[in-house]
Amino acid sequence: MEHFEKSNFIRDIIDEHNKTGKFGGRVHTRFPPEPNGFLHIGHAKAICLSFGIAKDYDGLCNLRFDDTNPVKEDEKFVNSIQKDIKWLGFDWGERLFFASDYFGKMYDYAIQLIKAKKAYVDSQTSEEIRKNRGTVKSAGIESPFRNRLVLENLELFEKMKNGEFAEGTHVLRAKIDMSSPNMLMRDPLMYRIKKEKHHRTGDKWSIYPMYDFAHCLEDSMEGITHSLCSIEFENNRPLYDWFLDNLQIYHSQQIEFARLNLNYTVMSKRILSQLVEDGLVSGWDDPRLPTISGLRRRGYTPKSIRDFCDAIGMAKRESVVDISLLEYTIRHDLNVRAERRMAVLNPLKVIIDNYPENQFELLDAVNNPEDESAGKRQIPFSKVLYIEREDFMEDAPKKFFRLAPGREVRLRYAYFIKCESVVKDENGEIIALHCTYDSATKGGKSPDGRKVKATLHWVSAQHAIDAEVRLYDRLFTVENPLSADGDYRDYINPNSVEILQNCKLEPSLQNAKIGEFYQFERKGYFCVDDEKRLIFNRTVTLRDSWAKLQKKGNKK
RNA sequence: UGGGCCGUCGACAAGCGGUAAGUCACAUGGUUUUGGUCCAUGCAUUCAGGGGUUCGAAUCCUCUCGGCCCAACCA
Repeated sequence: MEHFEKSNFIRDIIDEHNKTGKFGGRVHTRFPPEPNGFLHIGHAKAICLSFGIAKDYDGLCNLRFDDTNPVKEDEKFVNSIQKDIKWLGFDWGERLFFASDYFGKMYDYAIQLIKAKKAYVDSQTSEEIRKNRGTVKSAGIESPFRNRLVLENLELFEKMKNGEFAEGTHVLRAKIDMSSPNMLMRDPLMYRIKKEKHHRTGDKWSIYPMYDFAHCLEDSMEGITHSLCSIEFENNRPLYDWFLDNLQIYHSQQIEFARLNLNYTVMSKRILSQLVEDGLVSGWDDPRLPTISGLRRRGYTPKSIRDFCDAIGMAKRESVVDISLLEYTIRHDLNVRAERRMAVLNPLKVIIDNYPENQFELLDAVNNPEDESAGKRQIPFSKVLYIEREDFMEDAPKKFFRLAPGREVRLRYAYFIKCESVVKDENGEIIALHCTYDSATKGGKSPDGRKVKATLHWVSAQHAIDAEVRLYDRLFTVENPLSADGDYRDYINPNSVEILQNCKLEPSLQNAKIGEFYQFERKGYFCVDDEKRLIFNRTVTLRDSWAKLQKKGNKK
């Protein structure tokens, strides 16, 4: 997957620039999150893009916090964001920046525009400003304050800075064109008064720059060549260019790409935080969420997410990526790296009638068939075992290959066993199976060459350890919960997490460490959750052609 | 007075005037002590639709249709 040719319109543009020498062959990108929430996999796309391009072109990528709105921002987010980017495998070196570090220079640039008669202090109310902006189909009306004298503007702006005015009484606006068909060009706001404590600058500022004014300056001051952002900023580009052109300073090029959408989940920060706040999920790192921290807890690896971002490509058209692609990349990564273990999630007792009481033996098991260097381990076998409940059927259909009365199967790395009888309780519930084993089939080989159709995982009852296993599934029952009828909450998958308390694991799992991942053979990939007790989170199931067959049968 | 962007297989996505890559999904075989992995094969005579230019069009022109974004003192 890592060998395919990356080709997309952004790389085309950069190649062209390198050819014409527009930026002197330099490539310098940036990732500019606002520290107001947790990163999600949509951000991972942007991170892989900007850091990836810098890497591939021998360039640099800055991490810059776009912290221009103290009301929404918080230091805890600047920490989690850095952690997540590092975890994803990217490095910004010494180039950690904050928009707030540029507030002084931005203020000077604003004064420069005022002096050039290209900015003015507007003293309309916010309602007036909104009303006079017009609509998408009709022109706006110029503010009565639009032609204030430079000196007056300078004086008012300074007073705004000094905190002499109440919030909402004045703003600084660029003087562009109130009748522009692009709403953003109708004298956009550059500064607003906010008497709010900033997480980095404290009480120093009473005014804060707006995104459009701030962002292009940040890029310019850092010498960014290609400023990559998502498509909804396309309308902002003329304004981005306007500020830089009118200030006559270094001009980065903004290029927009389509943001990531994934089916069966939501990417909106608003909805995500609603889910968290309403307690519909356990927190920002709930393993069902598409946040980086959620995916990490779920057991997704950085490589699988990077591979995913490579696989989805890069374009401008709006699209919805199938979650199965993400599942593919994590399986693909873990298949090679995860050691195999046997774990019985829903135990059913099996008694081997002809196996000696009080005896056990250790059997060799391969740790990873995809990686010989992972070596082998030994697993205890004894008279009483557990197998998976769903691996036995009393009335088995033809296509069911597993255990059934009178049928023989292989216990992985152990013996062939044959089901002799079924034990039920007073409710008719199956509580145990009596089987016999063939001692000649030790290790799972049959010297007489007879075949069995299934190999089951199992665990020795007296040696097994207990653990909780959490089975996660997609968070929503429909592809796009936000566009479905009614409230998106109605579509939360009631089975998005299933907690199993009574799982029986092979003893080697006793010392599994937080964050480790394993393949539970025939069940899926699991990782050790960050808890005091031993808890395994299911990252993803294995592909399951039997389940697929069953589903098909049910539909008919 | 509206403007900007975008329509290529079920889902992504290459393609840049020379005759539709690749990946996921799906299907069918093979290998297999995981119904896993892996391997093989199949899966767009056609690029939203019409018209035009051309020896030749997904690529150029034109019209039509459809989707998304913009009227926060958010980013």
